[in-house]
Amino acid sequence: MKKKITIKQIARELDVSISTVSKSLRNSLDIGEETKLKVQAFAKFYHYKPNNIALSLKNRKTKTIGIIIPEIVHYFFSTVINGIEHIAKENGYSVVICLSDDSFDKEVLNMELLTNGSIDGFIMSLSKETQQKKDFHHISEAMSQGMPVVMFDRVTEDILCDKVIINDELAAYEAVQSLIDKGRKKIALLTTVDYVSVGKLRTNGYTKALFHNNIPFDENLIIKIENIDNCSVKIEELLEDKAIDAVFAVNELFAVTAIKVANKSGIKVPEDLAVIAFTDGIISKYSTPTITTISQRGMEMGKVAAKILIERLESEEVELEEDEEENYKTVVIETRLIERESTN
Amino acid sequence: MKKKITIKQIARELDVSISTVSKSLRNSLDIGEETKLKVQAFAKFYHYKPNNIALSLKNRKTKTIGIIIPEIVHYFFSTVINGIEHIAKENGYSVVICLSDDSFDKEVLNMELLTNGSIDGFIMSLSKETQQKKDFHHISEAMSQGMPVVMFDRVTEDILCDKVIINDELAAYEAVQSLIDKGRKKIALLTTVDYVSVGKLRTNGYTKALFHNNIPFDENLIIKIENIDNCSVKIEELLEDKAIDAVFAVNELFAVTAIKVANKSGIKVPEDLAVIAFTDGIISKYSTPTITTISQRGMEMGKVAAKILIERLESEEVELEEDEEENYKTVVIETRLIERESTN
DNA sequence: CTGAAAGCGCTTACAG
DNA sequence: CTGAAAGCGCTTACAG
Repeated sequence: MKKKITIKQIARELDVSISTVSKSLRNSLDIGEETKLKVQAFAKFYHYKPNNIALSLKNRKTKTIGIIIPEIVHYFFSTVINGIEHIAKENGYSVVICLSDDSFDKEVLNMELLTNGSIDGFIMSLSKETQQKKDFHHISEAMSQGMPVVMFDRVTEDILCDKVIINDELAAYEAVQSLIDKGRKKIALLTTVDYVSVGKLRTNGYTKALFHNNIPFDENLIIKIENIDNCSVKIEELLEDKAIDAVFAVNELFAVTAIKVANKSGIKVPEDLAVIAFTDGIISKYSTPTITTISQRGMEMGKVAAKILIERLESEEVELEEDEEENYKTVVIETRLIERESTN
Repeated sequence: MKKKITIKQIARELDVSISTVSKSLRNSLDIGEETKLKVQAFAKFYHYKPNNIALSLKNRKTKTIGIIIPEIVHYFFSTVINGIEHIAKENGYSVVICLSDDSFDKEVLNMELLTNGSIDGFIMSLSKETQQKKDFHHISEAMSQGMPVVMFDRVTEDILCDKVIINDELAAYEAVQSLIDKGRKKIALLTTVDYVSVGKLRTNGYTKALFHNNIPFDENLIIKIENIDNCSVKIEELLEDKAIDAVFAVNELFAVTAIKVANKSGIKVPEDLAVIAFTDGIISKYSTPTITTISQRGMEMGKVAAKILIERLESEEVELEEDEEENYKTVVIETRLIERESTN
């Protein structure tokens, strides 16, 4: 187990100074050609690679992006990570990932952990608990220490920073409108509890679409699901109302559950019941029938978030102390309605 | 944007030496109680946190685990990451994730990138291309530089290191046996191309199960799928043979596709056709009918892999140069057959 | 009880 | 053209 070779060792072996080695390896102009070649050959032979940690210390930047998300076993989030990772790598950045498990405490812990110099900036999506508590001190604290933060999807207005989102309300509106356009009259809503920002927004979109189409709003058509496990009972009860001819679900899990419940109850999808869902995940593609979805374009969100963060990191070097108005931006990713079998 | 405070600054402010500050913060015994309290209070007030990069340099370890996997938008892999992340965090480690996109070159690049001192050890699953090329020099090179490597799932015998796997062959055998036990006679196999190690092993298990049950092996019942996109045609052709009464798929995507094709062709699952698949992913749970699967227990694999790596990292400090026999271990995770609707 | 010094692995002004 | 020195932020023997 030969440990990694260092500049120091090369210097000793070759009987030159450390500076000379360093400069030779960086191909500095002021080192003699001969020396340079000698050093480079030696370094190559011993597979010398500069120690990244030392470089980070020296440069005061790590070329690493910290990602904090609620969970990773989740199609949307892994899609976002995928996007981030690819843009990061393209620009010479690495990504370290921390999971909050939708817990406020873990989110705080993770942020504190990474704000110790390990990363140059954050890309994050808030945990449910954080959204519920509305406590964002950990984020403003990180930012006040000069850590840029880019939030995506589950964001908050209480923090001024770059954000990448979709227009949840509008997309929901359009989805519901598309159901109405297809002649559906009584549209149920399967949504999350209110404190989940995106759930709330999607609910708003639903409500507005009904309103603008003069469809009476009926609270009994709305189910707010706290956790997925015991939701089928509630959905079953809901679907006992046979006049319901469409369901709008804020995520595909709710949608596929609804379809399964419908199947069991002898309700045909899409004939008797149209189903449309948020999140273009893998389930929608393989469900029977396949599910019409609003694509959140996680990959794209990740890419944009990474680009914004990296741009900020690279430009920071220039502006330095010039902390005038910060001009944060919020990028809204266009969603797409992907028509499949569950609507017609 | 006040930058992070350092020990040096604290020392200057408090008019003590850097060493005194450092020791006070680490609560060293040989600092006077008064000084200690003063320093600690000051540090707390300014949210002092030691710079992790500096610590890494000093300690020559980063407390970071590098993960290299083929892709992240994949239920199994994200499950493994989940397991790794949780054990890592428990032990004070972070994880950085690199994606090989199933490309050999990217895998090599990523390994080289991380072997520059950024991490203490690897947990990885081989890319398809690497398995095809059988070129593992990047791995042995990393190891020769003292980087412990733990491989999981897609491993190779050509590298001696710790491994976490399931018994793919046995699990496949048992799955096929379970089909036979249920009276299925003509069992088709949907598998990957041979160079994917796990695909190969599962194919072996299938073959053996047939053999031990005196069922004639029929090459025409086997489809080797290179990529998922155009496989339904092939599956459709296969299922024209109505005598086929069961399908064993090496992953759930193949299985769900088979079910969809069967549906279209008027073949009933499970009545006419039983379907069983490897990988207990999310699709199997929500497919109609739900799919009987062999659970690969990714979370567990990740946890075990992380434990092995961390154990090795922490013990290395002790043994040091004592490079006798390395005693690597291969842990075999028990799989589970999860019976659902697609078999009966 | 406190501090100067060396060192982790590197870079880069500055002398010479 | 080459090298000594300072420094990134920290720790830790070693003096005193």
